[in-house]
Amino acid sequence: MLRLSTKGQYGVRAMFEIAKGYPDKPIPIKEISERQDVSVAYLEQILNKLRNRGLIKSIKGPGGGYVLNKKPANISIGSILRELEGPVAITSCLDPEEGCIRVDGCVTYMLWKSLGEKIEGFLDTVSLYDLIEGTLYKNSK
Amino acid sequence: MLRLSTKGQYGVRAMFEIAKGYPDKPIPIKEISERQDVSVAYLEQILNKLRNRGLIKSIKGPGGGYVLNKKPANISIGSILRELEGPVAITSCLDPEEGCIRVDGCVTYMLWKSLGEKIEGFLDTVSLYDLIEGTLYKNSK
DNA sequence: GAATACTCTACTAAAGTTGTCAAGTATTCG
DNA sequence: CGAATACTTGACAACTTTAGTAGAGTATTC
Ligand code: FES
Ligand code: FES
Repeated sequence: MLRLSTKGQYGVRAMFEIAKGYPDKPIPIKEISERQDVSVAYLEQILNKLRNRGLIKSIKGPGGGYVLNKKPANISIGSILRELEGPVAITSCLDPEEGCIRVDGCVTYMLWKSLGEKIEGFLDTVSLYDLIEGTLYKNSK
Repeated sequence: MLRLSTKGQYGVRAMFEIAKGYPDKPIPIKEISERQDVSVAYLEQILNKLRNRGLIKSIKGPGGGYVLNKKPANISIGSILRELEGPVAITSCLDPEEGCIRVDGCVTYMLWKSLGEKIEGFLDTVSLYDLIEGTLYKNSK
């Protein structure tokens, strides 16, 4: 249960590769593709979205590629996933675009809301920098 | 992102109704259907699974219905969802039935693993009793 | 034996996921 | 200039999952 789509997963892994080139080495899409085993065509979709949302910028021509718009420590995993897949919404009732009519009498509303907040809280504390440094292995984050 | 299926949601809400009858008042499926706005036919599928997994038992005939097999405080939301939807598996790599070949070099493995553990940890500390008492509103659980 | 209530399997329409493909634009460098 | 590199965009399709419906059957009570 609670599966994350491949788009989100690949997005994080692609951002990790781009982060390694920060701040002055643009990473071409082909290199990301090879290092992370994801097709170039699929990555194009993902990186396009991330670029339109302002997380990365692109440089065309030979020597070009993608570069982060902020430093790795300031880009959280949560922010990447939100751009690609929208906010965490355990149920449609918690989705800002959907909402719920029977929320008043519903015993589970608070349950899913709390869970969602726990998840976002976690994803927002982990950054690309943590991924590069392997912080997750070392402390209790 | 990270949507829970309706099966899981309805399952928890159905268990909540059954819990209210614990320990000696069987709740018929029709009553659950009315109180939670879920069709009888769909609930049948869900309750059947929960019965086969041993969370509830059923009593046939007039006056019959469903009864919890354990007291509400001993049934966690996590245990309900696991029976209906399998264990939390943010990515296929974390799914016991799938697994991953490139886990060794993968920077995100620990990330998804940690997130999954956080989620299960939360879901396992909240019980049907908490839902009935509204504990979620009161403390920091 | 009629009414109540659970049991089980099959099936399907809609939605979402996971990509591929093709044609185009911009930049660099010799 | 012109060739190579690299990003841009939109369409599209196979596949899987979800969210239910339907219907025929079994068990129990009174
Ligand atoms: S049904 Fe919408 S909050 Fe529970
Ligand atoms: S690809 Fe399987 S763990 Fe990252």
